[in-house]
Amino acid sequence: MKPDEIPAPAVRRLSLYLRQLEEFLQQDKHTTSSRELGEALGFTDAQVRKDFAYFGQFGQPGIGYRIEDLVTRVRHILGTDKTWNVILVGAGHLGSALAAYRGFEKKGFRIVGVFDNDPRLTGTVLNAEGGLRVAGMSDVAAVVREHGVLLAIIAVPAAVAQEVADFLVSVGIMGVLNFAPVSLNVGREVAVGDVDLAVHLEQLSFQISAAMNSARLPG
Amino acid sequence: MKPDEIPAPAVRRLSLYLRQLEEFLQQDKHTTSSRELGEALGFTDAQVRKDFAYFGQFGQPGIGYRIEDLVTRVRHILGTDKTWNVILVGAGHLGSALAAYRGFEKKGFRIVGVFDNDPRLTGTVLNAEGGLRVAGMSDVAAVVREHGVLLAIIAVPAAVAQEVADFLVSVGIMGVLNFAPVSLNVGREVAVGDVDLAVHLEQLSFQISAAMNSARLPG
DNA sequence: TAGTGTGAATGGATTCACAGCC
DNA sequence: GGCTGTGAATCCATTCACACTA
Repeated sequence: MKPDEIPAPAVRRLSLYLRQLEEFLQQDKHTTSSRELGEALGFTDAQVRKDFAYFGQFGQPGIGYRIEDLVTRVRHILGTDKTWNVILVGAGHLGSALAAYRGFEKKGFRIVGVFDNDPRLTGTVLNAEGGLRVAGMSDVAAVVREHGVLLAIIAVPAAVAQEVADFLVSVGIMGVLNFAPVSLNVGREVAVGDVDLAVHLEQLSFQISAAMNSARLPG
Repeated sequence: MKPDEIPAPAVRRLSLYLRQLEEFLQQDKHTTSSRELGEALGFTDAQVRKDFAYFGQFGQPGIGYRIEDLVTRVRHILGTDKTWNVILVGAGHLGSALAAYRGFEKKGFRIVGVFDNDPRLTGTVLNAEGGLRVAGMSDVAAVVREHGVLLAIIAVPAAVAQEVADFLVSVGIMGVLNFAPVSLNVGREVAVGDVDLAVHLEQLSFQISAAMNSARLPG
């Protein structure tokens, strides 16, 4: 099955399966079933099997799935069996936090550059171990070329996010994870993921309001 | 229409509509159409109209939508016409960044407490203006009661996230925004939103890999 | 003319149910 | 008995198309 025919929801769950399988491994589990994996994540067993079926045969009837194999294959599908070099634009509070986050590496992502145009931030060292020194935007193109960077994280104010995105695309970035609360316009060939904290809180606000209303009203 | 019958995707888009409408207002626009709003966000006009239709009549045929009215009504639907008090658990890199983020307030969320059990962090002042001093977990219950807090942000290591979530639910929290890379198990009555940075990057990784493969292969 | 609101039609995704395998 | 893989059936969401309104 061609990758662009696979339902986006299935790809999102694939990441969650991988995370859960890695946790199983840490618990010294080496085999699992669609039911067990689904239950851990809140999905049905049929959903789990169908999702894997998009990519081929993974399990053994009567037995289940061998977790090591499955992890390997899912990483390959997601493309994280190789390490991706990533740049981070914006070294404010959020950018610094992301630069310091120690969880990317083992997932296959390495931050190889942090950039900001604020002269109060350039030159700062953000991540003592990783040795990340904040550089100006003028250095972006060189770093992207040197490290073959295809992925960028945008953690700049909303007002300049589009401009930053345009620039990144112009130097060859193919995927952007955007933390600015704006909807970016980029070409069809560039992948964009959005994380808007306020949007997430609003979803919770809606759900809680709804729950409170239906509790107050006759069922 | 009852809130729990409304498609989750529609509610997610509602947040994006609101964000875009607020931007229109800043640009001194006071009227818009389903086509214009949809184009700004990458949705069809029919989608936009259908989404609003779940909640009643909003626009005027032949004219479009009056943005001020629409903003007011969408905020009411999302429940953010009132301010929500929020607590933040975990004052590490990410927690500090979230505490410092100045975007929540105008969206209707106010962080009224930051908690962490690391003695190196308790007592620290995170947000000079807001005057947020990190407290120990033992103070959570009091703050929740005092401020009528229903929403919490979890920014703690994965290993303790479930434990923290259980505790928060036990003191009355109804919604959790979880930044830890684990799937939380909570009762049906508690709303959970997840933000996993690695998961988002993996989605981009998959898309870029797919694009590169189809470019290499015969179309 | 420009644009909403909405039933009907389409298109996707999830769940069901079972044949086949360990 | 337990479990996968998968066509068929169901369910849900999006898009279409148009009656209606300003």
